[in-house]
Amino acid sequence: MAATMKDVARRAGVSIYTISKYINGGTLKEKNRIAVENAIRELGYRPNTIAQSLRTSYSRTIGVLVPTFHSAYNLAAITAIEETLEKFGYGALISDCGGDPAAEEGKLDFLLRKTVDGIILIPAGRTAPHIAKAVRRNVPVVLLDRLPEGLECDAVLSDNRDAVKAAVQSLIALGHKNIALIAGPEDAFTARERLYGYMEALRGAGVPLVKDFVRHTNGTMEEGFRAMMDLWLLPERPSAVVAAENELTTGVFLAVTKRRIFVPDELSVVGFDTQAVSELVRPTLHSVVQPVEKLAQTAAKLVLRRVGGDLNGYPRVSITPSEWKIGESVGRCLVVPAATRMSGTGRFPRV
Amino acid sequence: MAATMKDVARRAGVSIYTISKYINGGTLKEKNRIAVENAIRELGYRPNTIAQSLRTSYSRTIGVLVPTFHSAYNLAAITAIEETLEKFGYGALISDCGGDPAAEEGKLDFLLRKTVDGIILIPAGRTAPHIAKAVRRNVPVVLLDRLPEGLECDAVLSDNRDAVKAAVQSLIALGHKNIALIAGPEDAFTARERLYGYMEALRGAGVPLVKDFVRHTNGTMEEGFRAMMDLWLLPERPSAVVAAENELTTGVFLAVTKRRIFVPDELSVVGFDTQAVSELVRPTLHSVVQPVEKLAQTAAKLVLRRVGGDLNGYPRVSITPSEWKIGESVGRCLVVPAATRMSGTGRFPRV
DNA sequence: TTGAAAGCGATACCAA
DNA sequence: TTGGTATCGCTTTCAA
Repeated sequence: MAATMKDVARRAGVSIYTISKYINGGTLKEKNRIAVENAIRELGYRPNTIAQSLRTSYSRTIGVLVPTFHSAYNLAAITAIEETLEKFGYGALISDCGGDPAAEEGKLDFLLRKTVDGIILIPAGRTAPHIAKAVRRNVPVVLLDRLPEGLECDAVLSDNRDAVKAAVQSLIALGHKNIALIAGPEDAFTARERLYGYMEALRGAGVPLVKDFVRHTNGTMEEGFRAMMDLWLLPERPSAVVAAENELTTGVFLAVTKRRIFVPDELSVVGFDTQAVSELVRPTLHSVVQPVEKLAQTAAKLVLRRVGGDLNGYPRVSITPSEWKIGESVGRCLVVPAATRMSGTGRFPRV
Repeated sequence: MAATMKDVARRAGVSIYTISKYINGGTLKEKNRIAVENAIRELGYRPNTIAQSLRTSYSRTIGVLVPTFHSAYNLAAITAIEETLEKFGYGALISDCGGDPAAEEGKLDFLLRKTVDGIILIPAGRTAPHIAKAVRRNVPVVLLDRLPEGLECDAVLSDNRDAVKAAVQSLIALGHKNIALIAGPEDAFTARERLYGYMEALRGAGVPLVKDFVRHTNGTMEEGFRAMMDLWLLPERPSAVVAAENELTTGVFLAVTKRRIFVPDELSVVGFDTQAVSELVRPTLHSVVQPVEKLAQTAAKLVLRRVGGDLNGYPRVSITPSEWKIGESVGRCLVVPAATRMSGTGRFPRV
């Protein structure tokens, strides 16, 4: 078995208190320090974190729970969170729940029973009573990216609504009227926010909302592909499309390639969070880029503050503006909408 | 604070032994059982896993450590491992090390000190003394996908070498001679194995190895893209290419699209692990598919067996054959190699 | 500066 | 079937 403090103490000829003190950075008498260091080295001693945690009820570990690993956004968030935590001497326990709120509850429980000191969570569902329960248990919880309804909790969000609103407004300014939105799951906070941004922009410009132009998907590449393929089969095609999620954007790109759609002449494309791909494809992708790293760092620092007992400004909801990756996939509208054609003066026969 | 066993015992009017017994599935006298159940419910009692672990030195948790989350292969593995472990009442602590063996050592340590019962590990480096150390500490370690040099350890691998060998052989059978390989990092076990498979196939068919046709990359989409772009600039172009990793395949696809290369007429493409994309692109991708889920399950079950004390067949190295996703991206070689042209009979003037 | 000892929240043995 | 209690490995108070 592994050596314990007692073994080290015996070997060094001191009491276990002395070992503990050394481990925790206290100063010992020179002679004792040497003896302790030797004993530790010789026995290959390492403190047992479980015992430490039990004693201090403090694990220097933060639980990180995301709906799925199959998302570049979540992965970037995880990486940034880990990095930030590490800087402060904390570790991360990472978990996913397959997008299922029930599984999320189970995993949350698993993490809490591992006595993490706090939790950073990208919530899966529209509501989240189990998160409220955790909050009531006084475990510091910081939500990232999404805010379930009726939950009073620290949260770090980006301005989904405004980002999409701005994207659609700029398309309208370029003369587009037939603007499609390929949206994520209706249950997801971000997807709803983005949908609202889309609707607000249209309403603001007096452009009627065409039901067929809004596609709800589960956010995967496959469904993004399918949605774009379907949009192109509409009797009246969109002249612009906003793919409101990373994977959806890839799906749209694949569909555009397959259908040989000319971008941006036939179709303007605005993507989401397509850092890696956007410069490799031709034309380069115009897209909304959420500053995930920034958000993740904010969340990590906030949860550490809460763990440290600083409840300043609770519940703090921070909203970070999105950025833009300028690309060539967006252009002036060159397509005359069928509606215009049909409402012509009548001087020319309709084809 | 949260309720402890003692609280429950007091409330139920029994000893803590009785509570412990109940928690661990023992049978109590009807009357006591009711009392205990009530007390537990009323206090919202949940056993403290830390204390359990300290006492039993047993956490029902397996550490899972991968080089990076930014890989569909690793993610699929993680998901399958989690699922399998869950079936057996185990949880997973998941971690990545950014492909850095030094960081891997740190994370391994972190996991071990969280007293995981065992570890499933996709090793990052070419050698791994720190893993050997863990093995010597009698912590069950099962390697997945890769086997560092000189490490005696349970491992679950796929037949990288044979898979690529078969791929290249079939390309040769279709008349290809100029076959390029876009390989992963030279340090990676799988990348080396695949390179060997490529070389064996060429040697077996008497096809000379052209140095320019072998591209070493870091395995990212960007480098796959770059490598394919470069290959197409060679004075003598390949007529077929094997992209020996998932992300590399995506990169190749992007390059092929950008350069407007006709697949398979101008270039046959064999990909790797491209489950999701391969059917969406046109032409559909021909690719080697490693049965990740199967491998991951095998690894999970093996580590649980080891945790259970069953050392049967140690060290067990299992090798699972790859599968194929048949696609349209591979065809007969239609390109006459320059070498042949130049060694023509001389009856026609060379252009 | 250091030692002795209590206790964190569980498990499990020995008696009863 | 149940209670009392030693114990897991550590932190930390109280005395020395």
